[in-house]
Amino acid sequence: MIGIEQRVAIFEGQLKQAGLRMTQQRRLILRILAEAHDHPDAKGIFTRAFAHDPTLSLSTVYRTMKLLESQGAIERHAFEDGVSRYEHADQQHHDHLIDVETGQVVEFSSPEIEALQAKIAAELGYEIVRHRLELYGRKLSKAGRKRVKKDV
Amino acid sequence: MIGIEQRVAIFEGQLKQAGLRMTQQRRLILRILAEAHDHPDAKGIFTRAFAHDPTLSLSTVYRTMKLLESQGAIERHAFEDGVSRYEHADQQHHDHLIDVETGQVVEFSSPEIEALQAKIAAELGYEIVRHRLELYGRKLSKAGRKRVKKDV
DNA sequence: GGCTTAATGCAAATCACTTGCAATTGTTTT
DNA sequence: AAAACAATTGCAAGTGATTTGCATTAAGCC
Ligand SMILES: [Mn+2]
Ligand SMILES: [Mn+2]
Ligand SMILES: [Zn+2]
Ligand SMILES: [Zn+2]
Repeated sequence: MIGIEQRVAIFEGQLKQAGLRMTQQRRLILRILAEAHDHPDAKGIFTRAFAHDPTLSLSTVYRTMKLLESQGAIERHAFEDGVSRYEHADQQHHDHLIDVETGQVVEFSSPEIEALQAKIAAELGYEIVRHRLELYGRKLSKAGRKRVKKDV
Repeated sequence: MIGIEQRVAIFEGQLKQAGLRMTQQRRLILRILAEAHDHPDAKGIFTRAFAHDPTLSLSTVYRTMKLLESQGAIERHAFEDGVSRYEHADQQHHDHLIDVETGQVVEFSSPEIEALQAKIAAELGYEIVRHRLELYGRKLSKAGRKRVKKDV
């Protein structure tokens, strides 16, 4: 988890190398994303950014997200509702559990599952390029929680 | 894997119970689906059905898919490209591996992964309602295959 | 064969996302 | 610092999948 100024600087370097430009809009969106600790969609990012720059347009957000993704600066996820949600890519790989009641997104990572996936793919004669794992769940009650612990 | 006439009969019963009707279109789409051994999208189903009944409309396909899904007769999947694909629900639960080169969909099921998912969810205080697991992979060459086996 | 109302076909509407284009702005060049 | 030049933006229009309003058709029931 590096600082936001550093992230902007790194990205500016990547841009320059590709003959692209660091614009006010890109800087702003990058900052919004660095400050976000959830998984906002384009409209959500637009709303937050618009508060700082009311001349910003939604298309620019979309174009910027595509650029950031192609540069590996962010990750895009499309959960059940199909809309793309984004998060910065400076964290270790993880998957998501979505609370079906509240929509809350919980992150988790499991080396066992990752290994198992690779093994399954290999048995089918494939190597994994990427994957998508989403759990949709409901919070356990205290009672339910206890029951689970006993079972384990 | 039951016969298609039986499936139609079962579905007709479910409909009647809900005050709904068994129409020619529904019968046809149900048959197409029973005969399909892939994961067609609405347009694909429409094309196949249209060959049997050129008065059928795409909206009816969409409406029927929604109905079939709500009755638990089919399952809907939205892989990376976002379009909904369907398959009949009379098979055991399984997940999918999509060949990134050809788009081919390979089915697999792993009790270990299912168990691991449940365990992870429980540790987070959740019970799984449903989940989505998709592996996107590339076919291993013979050499790659051998290497994998050596590693294991 | 009528009656009631669910279902259909068609066209128009949604919704997230993309794109063409003229105006703007970042970066380089004089 | 101003000109030059292409990348970027805002806006409006376009996409593509899916949904929906509505007049018309056709199941299920007498
Ligand atoms: Mn995340
Ligand atoms: Mn399948
Ligand atoms: Zn993972
Ligand atoms: Zn599964």
